[in-house]
Amino acid sequence: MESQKITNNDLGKMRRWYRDACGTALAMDLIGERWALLIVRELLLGPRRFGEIRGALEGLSANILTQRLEGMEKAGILRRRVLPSPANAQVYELTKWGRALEEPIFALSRWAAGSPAHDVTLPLSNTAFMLSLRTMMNARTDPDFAPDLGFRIGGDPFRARIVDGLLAIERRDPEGAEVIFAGEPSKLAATFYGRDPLTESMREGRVTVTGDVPLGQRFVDLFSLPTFEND
Amino acid sequence: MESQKITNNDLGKMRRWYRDACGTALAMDLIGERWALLIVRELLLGPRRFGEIRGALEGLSANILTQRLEGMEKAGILRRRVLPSPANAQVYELTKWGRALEEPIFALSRWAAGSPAHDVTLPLSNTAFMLSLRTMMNARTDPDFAPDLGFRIGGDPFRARIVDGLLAIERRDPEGAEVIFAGEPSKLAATFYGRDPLTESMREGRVTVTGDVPLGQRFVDLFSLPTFEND
DNA sequence: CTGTATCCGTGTTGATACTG
DNA sequence: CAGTATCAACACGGATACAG
Repeated sequence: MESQKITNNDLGKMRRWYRDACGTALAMDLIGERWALLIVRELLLGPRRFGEIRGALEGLSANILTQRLEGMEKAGILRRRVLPSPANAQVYELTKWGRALEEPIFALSRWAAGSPAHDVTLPLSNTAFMLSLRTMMNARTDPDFAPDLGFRIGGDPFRARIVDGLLAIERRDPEGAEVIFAGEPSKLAATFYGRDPLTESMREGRVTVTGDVPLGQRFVDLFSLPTFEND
Repeated sequence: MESQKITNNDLGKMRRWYRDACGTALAMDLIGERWALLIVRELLLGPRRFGEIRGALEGLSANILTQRLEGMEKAGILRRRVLPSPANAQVYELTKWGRALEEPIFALSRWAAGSPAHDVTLPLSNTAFMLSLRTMMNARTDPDFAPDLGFRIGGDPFRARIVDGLLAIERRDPEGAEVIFAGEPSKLAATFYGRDPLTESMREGRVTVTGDVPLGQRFVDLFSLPTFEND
Protein backbone atom coordinates (compact mmCIF):
# COMPACT_ATOMS: atom_id res chain seq x y z
CA MET A 1 0.00 0.00 0.00
CA GLU A 2 2.99 2.28 0.40
CA SER A 3 3.82 4.85 -2.25
CA GLN A 4 1.02 3.65 -4.46
CA LYS A 5 1.07 5.21 -7.89
CA ILE A 6 -1.39 5.20 -10.69
CA THR A 7 -0.11 3.13 -13.59
CA ASN A 8 -1.13 2.66 -17.18
CA ASN A 9 -2.16 -0.83 -16.22
CA ASP A 10 -4.65 0.61 -13.77
CA LEU A 11 -6.17 2.71 -16.47
CA GLY A 12 -7.58 -0.36 -18.14
CA LYS A 13 -9.33 -1.90 -15.22
CA MET A 14 -10.01 0.75 -12.62
CA ARG A 15 -12.93 2.35 -14.38
CA ARG A 16 -14.33 3.27 -17.68
CA TRP A 17 -11.45 5.53 -18.57
CA TYR A 18 -11.32 7.11 -21.94
CA ARG A 19 -8.11 5.26 -22.91
CA ASP A 20 -7.09 8.11 -25.16
CA ALA A 21 -3.66 9.64 -25.58
CA CYS A 22 -5.17 13.10 -25.81
CA GLY A 23 -4.39 15.33 -22.88
CA THR A 24 -7.96 16.56 -22.67
CA ALA A 25 -9.22 13.03 -22.19
CA LEU A 26 -6.60 12.27 -19.58
CA ALA A 27 -7.42 15.48 -17.74
CA MET A 28 -11.07 14.50 -17.63
CA ASP A 29 -10.09 11.07 -16.37
CA LEU A 30 -8.04 12.64 -13.62
CA ILE A 31 -10.21 15.53 -12.46
CA GLY A 32 -13.44 15.20 -14.44
CA GLU A 33 -15.25 13.26 -11.77
CA ARG A 34 -17.93 15.05 -9.90
CA TRP A 35 -16.60 17.36 -7.16
CA ALA A 36 -12.95 16.69 -7.97
CA LEU A 37 -12.11 20.10 -9.37
CA LEU A 38 -14.01 21.91 -6.63
CA ILE A 39 -12.00 20.04 -4.03
CA VAL A 40 -8.81 21.13 -5.74
CA ARG A 41 -10.14 24.68 -5.75
CA GLU A 42 -10.60 24.54 -1.98
CA LEU A 43 -6.96 23.51 -1.61
CA LEU A 44 -5.51 26.14 -3.94
CA LEU A 45 -5.00 28.63 -1.15
CA GLY A 46 -3.28 26.14 1.14
CA PRO A 47 -3.86 22.89 3.05
CA ARG A 48 -7.31 22.17 4.46
CA ARG A 49 -8.83 19.60 6.72
CA PHE A 50 -11.45 17.06 5.75
CA GLY A 51 -14.18 18.92 7.59
CA GLU A 52 -13.20 22.29 6.17
CA ILE A 53 -13.49 20.99 2.65
CA ARG A 54 -16.80 19.36 3.41
CA GLY A 55 -18.13 22.50 5.05
CA ALA A 56 -17.22 24.59 2.02
CA LEU A 57 -18.88 22.31 -0.50
CA GLU A 58 -22.56 22.07 0.22
CA GLY A 59 -24.03 18.84 -1.11
CA LEU A 60 -20.79 16.90 -1.01
CA SER A 61 -21.21 13.86 1.21
CA ALA A 62 -18.47 12.35 3.30
CA ASN A 63 -18.03 9.12 1.39
CA ILE A 64 -17.63 10.90 -1.91
CA LEU A 65 -15.09 13.26 -0.41
CA THR A 66 -13.16 10.25 0.87
CA GLN A 67 -13.24 8.64 -2.58
CA ARG A 68 -12.08 11.78 -4.34
CA LEU A 69 -9.28 12.44 -1.89
CA GLU A 70 -8.08 8.85 -2.28
CA GLY A 71 -8.28 9.00 -6.04
CA MET A 72 -6.46 12.29 -6.36
CA GLU A 73 -3.83 11.18 -3.88
CA LYS A 74 -3.12 8.10 -6.00
CA ALA A 75 -3.04 10.27 -9.10
CA GLY A 76 -0.38 12.47 -7.47
CA ILE A 77 -2.52 15.60 -7.38
CA LEU A 78 -2.63 15.93 -3.60
CA ARG A 79 -1.24 14.29 -0.51
CA ARG A 80 -2.30 13.96 3.09
CA ARG A 81 -0.01 15.25 5.73
CA VAL A 82 -0.19 14.95 9.49
CA LEU A 83 0.47 18.22 11.23
CA PRO A 84 3.34 18.23 13.74
CA SER A 85 3.23 17.73 17.45
CA PRO A 86 0.27 19.25 19.27
CA ALA A 87 -2.22 19.70 16.45
CA ASN A 88 -2.03 16.10 15.30
CA ALA A 89 -4.71 16.87 12.77
CA GLN A 90 -4.26 15.65 9.25
CA VAL A 91 -4.62 17.98 6.33
CA TYR A 92 -4.78 17.60 2.58
CA GLU A 93 -2.50 19.66 0.38
CA LEU A 94 -1.81 19.90 -3.31
CA THR A 95 1.42 18.62 -4.81
CA LYS A 96 3.37 20.91 -7.09
CA TRP A 97 1.67 19.33 -10.06
CA GLY A 98 -1.70 19.68 -8.37
CA ARG A 99 -1.08 23.38 -7.81
CA ALA A 100 -0.50 23.67 -11.55
CA LEU A 101 -4.24 23.06 -11.90
CA GLU A 102 -4.67 26.72 -11.06
CA GLU A 103 -4.26 27.73 -14.67
CA PRO A 104 -6.87 25.31 -16.10
CA ILE A 105 -9.25 26.18 -13.27
CA PHE A 106 -8.92 29.88 -13.93
CA ALA A 107 -9.34 29.40 -17.66
CA LEU A 108 -12.53 27.43 -17.03
CA SER A 109 -13.81 30.04 -14.60
CA ARG A 110 -13.24 32.92 -16.96
CA TRP A 111 -14.95 30.99 -19.70
CA ALA A 112 -17.93 30.05 -17.56
CA ALA A 113 -18.35 33.62 -16.34
CA GLY A 114 -19.52 34.40 -19.87
CA SER A 115 -22.40 31.95 -19.67
CA PRO A 116 -25.95 33.31 -19.75
CA ALA A 117 -26.64 30.85 -16.92
CA HIS A 118 -24.05 32.47 -14.68
CA ASP A 119 -25.85 33.50 -11.52
CA VAL A 120 -23.89 35.63 -9.09
CA THR A 121 -26.59 35.32 -6.43
CA LEU A 122 -25.93 31.63 -5.84
CA PRO A 123 -23.95 30.63 -2.74
CA LEU A 124 -20.18 30.80 -2.85
CA SER A 125 -17.51 29.37 -0.59
CA ASN A 126 -15.07 31.69 1.14
CA THR A 127 -12.18 30.28 -0.83
CA ALA A 128 -14.12 30.47 -4.07
CA PHE A 129 -14.80 34.16 -3.56
CA MET A 130 -11.15 34.97 -2.90
CA LEU A 131 -10.07 32.96 -5.91
CA SER A 132 -12.64 34.74 -8.04
CA LEU A 133 -10.88 37.99 -7.24
CA ARG A 134 -7.62 36.56 -8.54
CA THR A 135 -9.39 35.14 -11.59
CA MET A 136 -11.42 38.16 -12.55
CA MET A 137 -9.18 41.06 -11.63
CA ASN A 138 -8.41 43.17 -14.60
CA ALA A 139 -4.72 42.58 -15.14
CA ARG A 140 -4.00 45.97 -16.72
CA THR A 141 -3.47 47.73 -13.44
CA ASP A 142 -1.03 50.53 -13.12
CA PRO A 143 2.20 49.36 -11.47
CA ASP A 144 2.00 52.05 -8.78
CA PHE A 145 -1.17 50.54 -7.40
CA ALA A 146 0.09 48.09 -4.79
CA PRO A 147 -2.43 48.13 -1.95
CA ASP A 148 -2.12 46.00 1.16
CA LEU A 149 -5.54 44.34 1.31
CA GLY A 150 -7.24 42.48 4.11
CA PHE A 151 -10.33 40.27 3.98
CA ARG A 152 -12.52 38.52 6.47
CA ILE A 153 -14.76 36.34 4.33
CA GLY A 154 -17.43 34.45 6.20
CA GLY A 155 -15.01 34.28 9.09
CA ASP A 156 -11.92 33.22 7.17
CA PRO A 157 -8.93 35.59 7.21
CA PHE A 158 -7.09 36.53 4.04
CA ARG A 159 -4.39 38.98 3.05
CA ALA A 160 -3.67 40.01 -0.52
CA ARG A 161 -1.55 42.28 -2.64
CA ILE A 162 -1.06 42.93 -6.31
CA VAL A 163 2.13 41.40 -7.70
CA ASP A 164 2.91 41.74 -11.40
CA GLY A 165 -0.71 42.54 -12.14
CA LEU A 166 -1.91 39.41 -10.34
CA LEU A 167 -3.55 39.16 -6.96
CA ALA A 168 -1.38 37.21 -4.52
CA ILE A 169 -3.54 35.75 -1.77
CA GLU A 170 -2.58 34.22 1.57
CA ARG A 171 -4.59 32.80 4.44
CA ARG A 172 -3.40 35.28 7.04
CA ASP A 173 -4.76 37.73 9.57
CA PRO A 174 -6.03 40.86 7.78
CA GLU A 175 -5.26 43.17 10.73
CA GLY A 176 -2.97 46.00 9.78
CA ALA A 177 -3.90 46.06 6.10
CA GLU A 178 -4.61 49.44 4.48
CA VAL A 179 -8.20 48.46 3.88
CA ILE A 180 -10.17 45.49 5.17
CA PHE A 181 -13.26 44.00 3.54
CA ALA A 182 -15.55 41.84 5.63
CA GLY A 183 -18.80 40.03 4.96
CA GLU A 184 -20.40 36.95 3.51
CA PRO A 185 -19.01 35.75 0.18
CA SER A 186 -22.27 36.24 -1.74
CA LYS A 187 -22.68 39.78 -0.51
CA LEU A 188 -19.10 40.66 -1.32
CA ALA A 189 -19.55 39.13 -4.76
CA ALA A 190 -22.53 41.42 -5.35
CA THR A 191 -20.37 44.34 -4.31
CA PHE A 192 -17.39 43.49 -6.46
CA TYR A 193 -19.20 42.30 -9.56
CA GLY A 194 -22.22 44.59 -9.42
CA ARG A 195 -22.32 48.23 -10.43
CA ASP A 196 -23.04 49.92 -7.12
CA PRO A 197 -20.29 52.00 -5.56
CA LEU A 198 -18.76 50.60 -2.42
CA THR A 199 -20.57 53.08 -0.17
CA GLU A 200 -23.88 51.64 -1.35
CA SER A 201 -22.96 48.15 -0.24
CA MET A 202 -21.77 49.50 3.08
CA ARG A 203 -24.96 51.50 3.65
CA GLU A 204 -27.08 48.42 2.96
CA GLY A 205 -25.05 46.50 5.48
CA ARG A 206 -23.95 43.89 3.01
CA VAL A 207 -20.29 44.42 3.69
CA THR A 208 -18.09 46.39 6.02
CA VAL A 209 -15.02 48.22 4.86
CA THR A 210 -12.56 49.56 7.37
CA GLY A 211 -9.51 51.68 6.72
CA ASP A 212 -8.87 53.53 3.49
CA VAL A 213 -12.28 53.36 1.80
CA PRO A 214 -11.33 55.30 -1.36
CA LEU A 215 -8.45 52.87 -1.82
CA GLY A 216 -10.97 50.05 -1.43
CA GLN A 217 -13.20 51.63 -4.06
CA ARG A 218 -10.29 51.86 -6.44
CA PHE A 219 -9.65 48.15 -5.89
CA VAL A 220 -13.32 47.27 -6.41
CA ASP A 221 -13.25 49.19 -9.68
CA LEU A 222 -10.84 46.62 -11.08
CA PHE A 223 -13.65 44.07 -11.26
CA SER A 224 -16.44 43.56 -13.72
CA LEU A 225 -18.11 40.55 -15.22
CA PRO A 226 -17.71 39.85 -18.92
CA THR A 227 -20.87 40.29 -20.93
CA PHE A 228 -22.13 37.43 -23.01
CA GLU A 229 -22.16 38.01 -26.75
CA ASN A 230 -24.19 35.83 -29.01
CA ASP A 231 -22.03 34.33 -31.67
CA MET B 1 -39.26 24.85 -28.42
CA GLU B 2 -37.77 27.69 -30.44
CA SER B 3 -34.71 29.53 -29.20
CA GLN B 4 -34.65 27.55 -26.02
CA LYS B 5 -32.15 28.84 -23.53
CA ILE B 6 -30.84 27.45 -20.34
CA THR B 7 -32.18 29.39 -17.39
CA ASN B 8 -31.34 29.60 -13.74
CA ASN B 9 -34.65 27.98 -13.09
CA ASP B 10 -33.53 24.96 -15.06
CA LEU B 11 -30.44 24.69 -12.95
CA GLY B 12 -32.53 23.65 -10.00
CA LYS B 13 -34.48 20.86 -11.54
CA MET B 14 -32.67 19.57 -14.59
CA ARG B 15 -30.03 17.58 -12.73
CA ARG B 16 -27.88 17.57 -9.70
CA TRP B 17 -26.21 20.85 -10.50
CA TYR B 18 -23.76 22.33 -8.11
CA ARG B 19 -25.84 25.51 -7.60
CA ASP B 20 -22.71 27.50 -6.90
CA ALA B 21 -21.83 30.96 -8.09
CA CYS B 22 -18.23 29.92 -8.63
CA GLY B 23 -17.17 29.81 -12.25
CA THR B 24 -15.37 26.52 -11.78
CA ALA B 25 -18.57 24.87 -10.59
CA LEU B 26 -20.59 26.33 -13.43
CA ALA B 27 -17.99 25.18 -15.93
CA MET B 28 -18.20 21.65 -14.58
CA ASP B 29 -21.98 21.84 -14.77
CA LEU B 30 -21.75 22.90 -18.39
CA ILE B 31 -18.99 20.70 -19.78
CA GLY B 32 -18.10 18.33 -16.93
CA GLU B 33 -20.35 15.52 -18.06
CA ARG B 34 -18.73 12.50 -19.57
CA TRP B 35 -17.64 13.02 -23.21
CA ALA B 36 -18.75 16.66 -23.33
CA LEU B 37 -15.30 18.22 -23.53
CA LEU B 38 -14.07 15.64 -26.03
CA ILE B 39 -17.00 16.47 -28.27
CA VAL B 40 -16.07 20.14 -28.08
CA ARG B 41 -12.50 19.19 -28.93
CA GLU B 42 -13.67 17.45 -32.10
CA LEU B 43 -15.45 20.64 -33.15
CA LEU B 44 -12.57 23.01 -32.44
CA LEU B 45 -11.18 22.73 -35.96
CA GLY B 46 -14.53 23.35 -37.62
CA PRO B 47 -18.04 21.90 -38.00
CA ARG B 48 -18.46 18.13 -37.97
CA ARG B 49 -21.24 15.72 -38.64
CA PHE B 50 -22.79 13.38 -36.12
CA GLY B 51 -21.10 10.34 -37.59
CA GLU B 52 -17.73 12.03 -37.79
CA ILE B 53 -17.84 12.85 -34.10
CA ARG B 54 -18.96 9.37 -33.24
CA GLY B 55 -16.27 7.82 -35.40
CA ALA B 56 -13.59 9.86 -33.69
CA LEU B 57 -14.66 8.99 -30.16
CA GLU B 58 -14.42 5.27 -29.58
CA GLY B 59 -16.72 4.13 -26.80
CA LEU B 60 -19.20 6.96 -27.19
CA SER B 61 -22.63 5.58 -27.95
CA ALA B 62 -25.13 7.29 -30.18
CA ASN B 63 -27.69 8.06 -27.51
CA ILE B 64 -25.12 9.70 -25.27
CA LEU B 65 -23.84 11.80 -28.18
CA THR B 66 -27.39 12.93 -28.87
CA GLN B 67 -27.84 13.89 -25.22
CA ARG B 68 -24.60 15.85 -25.10
CA LEU B 69 -25.27 17.68 -28.34
CA GLU B 70 -28.72 18.64 -27.07
CA GLY B 71 -27.41 19.78 -23.74
CA MET B 72 -24.59 21.85 -25.15
CA GLU B 73 -26.89 23.35 -27.76
CA LYS B 74 -29.26 24.50 -25.01
CA ALA B 75 -26.32 25.84 -23.06
CA GLY B 76 -25.28 27.93 -26.07
CA ILE B 77 -21.96 26.15 -26.59
CA LEU B 78 -22.76 24.77 -30.02
CA ARG B 79 -25.51 24.87 -32.61
CA ARG B 80 -26.70 22.64 -35.37
CA ARG B 81 -26.72 23.96 -38.86
CA VAL B 82 -28.12 22.48 -42.03
CA LEU B 83 -25.72 22.74 -44.92
CA PRO B 84 -27.01 24.58 -48.01
CA SER B 85 -28.61 23.14 -51.10
CA PRO B 86 -27.17 19.86 -52.32
CA ALA B 87 -25.41 18.52 -49.24
CA ASN B 88 -28.46 18.81 -47.03
CA ALA B 89 -26.46 17.26 -44.23
CA GLN B 90 -26.59 18.83 -40.84
CA VAL B 91 -23.46 19.67 -38.95
CA TYR B 92 -22.65 20.78 -35.45
CA GLU B 93 -20.49 23.83 -34.92
CA LEU B 94 -19.30 25.77 -31.92
CA THR B 95 -20.67 29.18 -31.12
CA LYS B 96 -18.23 32.00 -30.49
CA TRP B 97 -18.49 31.30 -26.79
CA GLY B 98 -18.00 27.60 -27.41
CA ARG B 99 -14.85 28.28 -29.37
CA ALA B 100 -13.56 30.14 -26.34
CA LEU B 101 -13.29 26.73 -24.70
CA GLU B 102 -10.06 26.33 -26.61
CA GLU B 103 -8.10 28.05 -23.87
CA PRO B 104 -9.41 25.93 -20.99
CA ILE B 105 -9.00 22.78 -23.07
CA PHE B 106 -5.40 23.62 -23.88
CA ALA B 107 -4.66 24.50 -20.28
CA LEU B 108 -6.05 21.16 -19.18
CA SER B 109 -4.11 19.31 -21.86
CA ARG B 110 -0.82 20.91 -20.96
CA TRP B 111 -1.44 20.12 -17.33
CA ALA B 112 -2.40 16.50 -17.99
CA ALA B 113 0.64 15.98 -20.21
CA GLY B 114 2.68 16.18 -17.00
CA SER B 115 0.91 13.23 -15.44
CA PRO B 116 2.86 10.05 -14.80
CA ALA B 117 -0.15 8.22 -16.23
CA HIS B 118 0.18 9.98 -19.58
CA ASP B 119 0.53 7.28 -22.21
CA VAL B 120 1.38 8.42 -25.71
CA THR B 121 0.82 4.96 -27.14
CA LEU B 122 -2.93 5.06 -26.57
CA PRO B 123 -5.17 5.76 -29.56
CA LEU B 124 -5.73 9.33 -30.65
CA SER B 125 -8.26 10.92 -32.97
CA ASN B 126 -7.10 12.77 -36.05
CA THR B 127 -8.38 16.04 -34.67
CA ALA B 128 -6.83 15.36 -31.26
CA PHE B 129 -3.42 14.86 -32.82
CA MET B 130 -3.58 18.10 -34.79
CA LEU B 131 -4.75 19.99 -31.73
CA SER B 132 -1.95 18.48 -29.69
CA LEU B 133 0.51 20.11 -32.08
CA ARG B 134 -1.07 23.48 -31.40
CA THR B 135 -1.12 22.79 -27.66
CA MET B 136 2.37 21.47 -27.25
CA MET B 137 4.36 23.49 -29.78
CA ASN B 138 7.10 25.39 -28.12
CA ALA B 139 5.99 28.97 -28.53
CA ARG B 140 9.50 30.44 -28.54
CA THR B 141 10.04 29.98 -32.25
CA ASP B 142 12.08 32.36 -34.25
CA PRO B 143 9.86 34.72 -36.24
CA ASP B 144 11.59 33.82 -39.51
CA PHE B 145 10.39 30.24 -39.28
CA ALA B 146 7.07 30.31 -41.11
CA PRO B 147 6.72 26.97 -42.88
CA ASP B 148 3.72 26.01 -44.98
CA LEU B 149 2.79 22.65 -43.50
CA GLY B 150 0.53 19.93 -44.83
CA PHE B 151 -0.89 16.92 -43.01
CA ARG B 152 -2.84 13.86 -43.94
CA ILE B 153 -3.79 12.33 -40.61
CA GLY B 154 -5.61 9.05 -40.80
CA GLY B 155 -7.11 10.27 -44.04
CA ASP B 156 -8.12 13.76 -42.88
CA PRO B 157 -6.50 16.71 -44.65
CA PHE B 158 -5.01 19.62 -42.72
CA ARG B 159 -2.95 22.66 -43.50
CA ALA B 160 -1.06 24.67 -40.90
CA ARG B 161 1.31 27.56 -40.47
CA ILE B 162 2.91 29.34 -37.58
CA VAL B 163 1.31 32.69 -36.78
CA ASP B 164 2.58 34.73 -33.86
CA GLY B 165 4.26 31.68 -32.38
CA LEU B 166 1.03 29.67 -32.52
CA LEU B 167 0.09 26.95 -34.93
CA ALA B 168 -2.89 27.98 -37.06
CA ILE B 169 -4.68 24.89 -38.34
CA GLU B 170 -7.29 24.52 -41.06
CA ARG B 171 -9.10 21.53 -42.52
CA ARG B 172 -7.80 21.91 -46.05
CA ASP B 173 -6.01 19.97 -48.75
CA PRO B 174 -2.31 19.65 -47.89
CA GLU B 175 -1.20 19.53 -51.55
CA GLY B 176 1.30 22.22 -52.38
CA ALA B 177 2.65 22.64 -48.85
CA GLU B 178 6.42 22.82 -48.40
CA VAL B 179 6.37 19.60 -46.41
CA ILE B 180 3.60 17.08 -45.92
CA PHE B 181 3.31 14.63 -43.04
CA ALA B 182 1.10 11.59 -43.44
CA GLY B 183 0.25 8.64 -41.24
CA GLU B 184 -1.88 7.38 -38.40
CA PRO B 185 -2.26 9.75 -35.44
CA SER B 186 -0.59 7.42 -32.93
CA LYS B 187 2.43 6.90 -35.16
CA LEU B 188 2.80 10.59 -35.79
CA ALA B 189 2.50 11.25 -32.07
CA ALA B 190 5.39 8.86 -31.45
CA THR B 191 7.38 10.75 -34.06
CA PHE B 192 6.66 14.21 -32.75
CA TYR B 193 6.85 13.50 -29.04
CA GLY B 194 9.53 10.82 -29.07
CA ARG B 195 13.24 11.39 -29.39
CA ASP B 196 13.97 9.68 -32.70
CA PRO B 197 14.87 11.86 -35.65
CA LEU B 198 12.33 12.09 -38.40
CA THR B 199 14.31 9.81 -40.71
CA GLU B 200 13.98 7.01 -38.16
CA SER B 201 10.20 7.22 -38.21
CA MET B 202 10.25 7.27 -41.99
CA ARG B 203 12.55 4.27 -42.22
CA GLU B 204 10.29 2.28 -39.91
CA GLY B 205 7.35 3.15 -42.09
CA ARG B 206 5.45 4.82 -39.31
CA VAL B 207 5.02 8.03 -41.21
CA THR B 208 5.73 9.44 -44.61
CA VAL B 209 7.17 12.87 -45.16
CA THR B 210 7.20 14.39 -48.59
CA GLY B 211 8.78 17.64 -49.70
CA ASP B 212 11.36 19.51 -47.67
CA VAL B 213 12.36 16.90 -45.07
CA PRO B 214 14.95 19.06 -43.24
CA LEU B 215 12.26 21.69 -42.83
CA GLY B 216 10.02 18.98 -41.43
CA GLN B 217 12.73 17.92 -38.99
CA ARG B 218 13.08 21.51 -37.84
CA PHE B 219 9.34 21.61 -37.22
CA VAL B 220 9.36 18.29 -35.34
CA ASP B 221 12.15 19.65 -33.14
CA LEU B 222 9.70 22.20 -31.71
CA PHE B 223 7.93 19.43 -29.80
CA SER B 224 8.73 17.63 -26.59
CA LEU B 225 6.69 16.36 -23.72
CA PRO B 226 7.11 17.98 -20.32
CA THR B 227 8.76 15.78 -17.74
CA PHE B 228 6.98 15.09 -14.51
CA GLU B 229 8.64 16.42 -11.38
CA ASN B 230 7.70 15.14 -7.99
CA ASP B 231 6.67 17.95 -5.75
C1' DC C 1 -26.59 7.54 -43.92
C1' DT C 2 -28.14 10.48 -39.89
C1' DG C 3 -29.95 10.53 -36.21
C1' DT C 4 -33.68 9.42 -32.34
C1' DA C 5 -36.20 6.52 -28.90
C1' DT C 6 -36.43 2.69 -25.74
C1' DC C 7 -35.09 -1.13 -22.83
C1' DC C 8 -31.82 -3.22 -19.87
C1' DG C 9 -27.49 -4.58 -17.24
C1' DT C 10 -23.96 -2.47 -14.71
C1' DG C 11 -21.30 0.69 -12.24
C1' DT C 12 -21.14 5.29 -10.13
C1' DT C 13 -23.05 8.49 -7.10
C1' DG C 14 -24.94 10.29 -2.97
C1' DA C 15 -27.82 10.55 1.53
C1' DT C 16 -28.31 8.30 5.88
C1' DA C 17 -26.68 6.00 9.53
C1' DC C 18 -22.94 4.25 11.94
C1' DT C 19 -18.01 3.32 14.01
C1' DG C 20 -13.31 4.70 15.89
C1' DC D 1 -13.98 15.02 13.77
C1' DA D 2 -12.67 11.58 10.25
C1' DG D 3 -14.05 8.06 7.78
C1' DT D 4 -16.92 3.61 6.60
C1' DA D 5 -21.17 0.76 5.40
C1' DT D 6 -25.42 0.27 3.40
C1' DC D 7 -28.77 1.03 0.20
C1' DA D 8 -31.47 3.63 -3.37
C1' DA D 9 -31.34 6.44 -7.51
C1' DC D 10 -29.44 7.44 -11.58
C1' DA D 11 -26.00 7.84 -15.43
C1' DC D 12 -23.70 5.29 -18.76
C1' DG D 13 -23.10 2.17 -22.58
C1' DG D 14 -24.84 -1.68 -25.55
C1' DA D 15 -28.26 -3.26 -28.35
C1' DT D 16 -31.99 -2.66 -30.98
C1' DA D 17 -35.66 -0.76 -33.42
C1' DC D 18 -37.31 2.99 -35.91
C1' DA D 19 -37.80 7.60 -38.71
C1' DG D 20 -36.14 11.01 -42.48
